[in-house]
Amino acid sequence: MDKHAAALIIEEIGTLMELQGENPFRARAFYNAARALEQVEGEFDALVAEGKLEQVRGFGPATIAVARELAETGASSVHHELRSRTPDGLFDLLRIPGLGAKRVHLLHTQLGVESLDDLERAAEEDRIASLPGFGQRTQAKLLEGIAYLRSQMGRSRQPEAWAIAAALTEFLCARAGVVRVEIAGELRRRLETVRGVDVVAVVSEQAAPVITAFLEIPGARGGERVGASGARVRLGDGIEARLTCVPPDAFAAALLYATGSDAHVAAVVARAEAQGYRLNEFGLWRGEERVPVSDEATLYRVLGLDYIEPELREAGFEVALAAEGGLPTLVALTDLRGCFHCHTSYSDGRASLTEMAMAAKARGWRYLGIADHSRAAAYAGGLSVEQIERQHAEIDAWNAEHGHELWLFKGMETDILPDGRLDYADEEDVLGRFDYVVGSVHSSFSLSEAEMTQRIIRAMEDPHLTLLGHPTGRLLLGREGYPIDMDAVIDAAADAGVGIEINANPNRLDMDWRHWRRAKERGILTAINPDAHSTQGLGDVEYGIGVARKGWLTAADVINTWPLDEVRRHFAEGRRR
DNA sequence: GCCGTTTTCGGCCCGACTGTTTTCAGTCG
Repeated sequence: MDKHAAALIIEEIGTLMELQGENPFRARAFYNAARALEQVEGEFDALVAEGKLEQVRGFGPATIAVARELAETGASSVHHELRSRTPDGLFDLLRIPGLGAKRVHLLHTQLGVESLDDLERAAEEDRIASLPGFGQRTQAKLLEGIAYLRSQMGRSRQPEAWAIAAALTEFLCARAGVVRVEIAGELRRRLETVRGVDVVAVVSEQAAPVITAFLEIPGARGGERVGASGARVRLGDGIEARLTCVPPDAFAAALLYATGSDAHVAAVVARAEAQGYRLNEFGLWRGEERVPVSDEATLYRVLGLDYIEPELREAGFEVALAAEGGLPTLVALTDLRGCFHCHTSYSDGRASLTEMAMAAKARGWRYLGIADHSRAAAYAGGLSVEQIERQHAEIDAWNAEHGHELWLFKGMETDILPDGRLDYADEEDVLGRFDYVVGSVHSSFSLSEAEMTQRIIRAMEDPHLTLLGHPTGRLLLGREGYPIDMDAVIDAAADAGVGIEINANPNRLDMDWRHWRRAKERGILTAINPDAHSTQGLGDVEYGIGVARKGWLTAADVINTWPLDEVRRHFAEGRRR
């Protein structure tokens, strides 16, 4: 069994225990074991077979028994038994802000609530407010949370969607007659969350056998045909996958249509008409004759347009700009030379400073900014002044020995306190010891929009602040960001010369791409920051690249594409601000 | 359930906030 899959099951045992109202510390033991498993080196089956788990901190007799059963049979009877007496709907309830396992358990046992629908009914019938620990305000907030979850239903975050897309591509490429498979739709446009995965397959002969195979892909359910050449199924956690099969000469038009957006396609169709062509999802036509276009780039070129990257295909006005050669050269993953927001085991990161540095070097990066939590973030092991000094000594030692290969910057993710001061700000010259400072909000989310905006603007007045971290605090599919006047924040950042990060964690993708064109016009710089808590987490920069590209950003707009010397100069100038 | 001992039970990341309470449980980051 795959280590990650095993860890997920062990973790779910913990969640199920909590939902069943068991001792929360017992549940935590399973969470700890799952986390320990993710960190330990080696293949899962070998770890179990060689008895190596016995030495792993966090594993004891009960968790080892589960691991052994998973390795031998691929399933866990403990997990199965808990799962069978826990309604699936309770997992959805956990996603509502303000509801944890205790309260879900109470709602379940006291009111028989087993799903979002049940909860909504109970709240509307005013049955929740009278439960111990609940009240009118909580009841109203739950209804808000349900409405938000409903609005996000059927959507998936990028990692899950890309995993499905990769598996689908591999599966389809192996079918006879399939010559090419491309991901399309919202995923190709790199939207922060997507409603399903769209795939276009070029088939050399009959589409029917490919569609039949698609409908019978392992794990598929609820499959149905769409017209003569398409089908949809549900895969994984219920994410919808849609397939369109086309002959080679229809590929370019079909991919354009399947990629969208509707507004973009409409603008391209209008452009085609203006140029004396007719465009539909089966091809490009002049009169009754098909115009041969082998791929999208050719299709755009025939219409007198520069190639329009999928990320730019949203509102439709990009088509007019493409006609004038007015599109930017978008930043790409290969442009990155480092990043400025990652955590180490000094605070809540899983990897040591050295491990993070080596991982950055292995990615071919030239520098890495370490930004652990500040003291106010006590839950995350925020650093005391003594720990900062120790970390800085370690960074100096690394740079002395390895700085010519990978330079480490001394950074900090400093809490923006409720009144807008930066953590450590009233202590003599603590913030001045860093090369740069990322300021983030981690507490007091329920301020009003005016207060929150003021809080952040005040933080930007502190000359130590280099970058604003995840500016809305949103968690995709989980929690809306706190209310904030982003236009005012952008203006204040521009005035203060503070950059705004693109937090590349796929749960955040914050600041949102929709704000970046305006921010760029105001001259605001960004850094694509993975907010990594592990060595693998550094790879999340890929999702941030998607945001930057959707925001029309070029490499020049993104500080972590700059050469080391330029970054140093930029930080030094910030210091003198 | 696991850990770590002042070695066999008591504590478990920790402080703030919120909405309940009328002194605190639950949630969150």
